[in-house]
Amino acid sequence: MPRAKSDQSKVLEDVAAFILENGLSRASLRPMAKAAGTTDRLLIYHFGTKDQLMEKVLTFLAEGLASQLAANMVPVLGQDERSLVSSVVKLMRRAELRPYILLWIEIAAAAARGDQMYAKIAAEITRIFLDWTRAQTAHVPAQALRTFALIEGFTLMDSMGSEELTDQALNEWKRAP
Amino acid sequence: MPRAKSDQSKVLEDVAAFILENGLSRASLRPMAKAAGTTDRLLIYHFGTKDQLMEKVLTFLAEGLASQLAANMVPVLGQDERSLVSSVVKLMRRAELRPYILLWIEIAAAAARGDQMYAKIAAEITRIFLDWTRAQTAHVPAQALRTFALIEGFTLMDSMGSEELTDQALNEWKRAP
DNA sequence: ATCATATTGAAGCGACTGCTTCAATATATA
DNA sequence: TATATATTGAAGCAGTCGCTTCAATATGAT
Repeated sequence: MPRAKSDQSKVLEDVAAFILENGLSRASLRPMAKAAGTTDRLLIYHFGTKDQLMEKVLTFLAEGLASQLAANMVPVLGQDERSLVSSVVKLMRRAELRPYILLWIEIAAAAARGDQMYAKIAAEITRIFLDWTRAQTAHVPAQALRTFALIEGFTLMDSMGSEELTDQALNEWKRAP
Repeated sequence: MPRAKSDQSKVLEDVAAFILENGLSRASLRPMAKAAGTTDRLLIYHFGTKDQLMEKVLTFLAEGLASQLAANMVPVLGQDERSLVSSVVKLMRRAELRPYILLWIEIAAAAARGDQMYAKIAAEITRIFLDWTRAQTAHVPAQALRTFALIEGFTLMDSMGSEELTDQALNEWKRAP
């Protein structure tokens, strides 16, 4: 019977935290609602449909990623591509960013399958990552896209448990540039 | 009442084709069974559990990918890294390979989340892709891993509907090596 | 105080999930 | 021909999915 004022943004934060921790495959209404201290009935009432909720949550998470990245400019400005890539890959291994990376891969998979909503979010996240990469490669802007692809490839490789492959690649690159 | 001899490998082929076309998220027993002209009951009877079926099917598909790649050595042996990457990215856009790429991203997402079975399959597919890349970069083996990461990054970018970004990256690279 | 509106709980809808039970067939061997 | 075994269909299990229905409560404006 308590009538707590519906703090929509608090609910959004809680749901976002839940998704960040559990991934898209576990993001069904009842578990998400439970994590936010409410019910599926309420989520639908407030957000309309699950898809609309997901769009809001994922947009919110994209902003979270953007600020995480902004707070983590890699201190190698002006150095060569290899140093930058190496630093970024190691940055992506950090606990604050790893959940975003895992979620990012799931979103990419859905987007690649043609899901419109995820494609939209994926485009936004791509832009965020790319802008950040461009800011870090301002001295050679023409190569930002290639550097971005390198980072994506290494990060994907790294996230699948092939960390030693990643390290080996970076070492080989150092020896034979 | 007809008693067709249970052609297990035919069932496996049909299920594999279904997964290749529809992705992991639609890979539930009843639709897979229907695609193979049988029933969920039969799949469980023959393969034990869904997970065991998936492991067999995905292993089968990994072999399919390997032969697709073997049949598609890019004709740029001996050229520079950029030409190779460009050719491979365009190769991955072809209708025979695209379904494998989409599936590959889904498997990578599951593996990155820590799912053991998918991690195992992902490691195998990584090896297949990497061996193929090494075969194509035999003249500079020390850079195969970086080239592999580049291909993965570009392919991921490309699969999400950012084809023009991919092309732009390759053009920039051509102008400013 | 009255009343329209906003919010909520409880229960349930039909569809789907992986998987099981039971009974009936068909086949291979004796 | 008899019998053990392999294979199959039909139905159903408990659980989850997104979402709805209905009734009750609480709030704000008048």
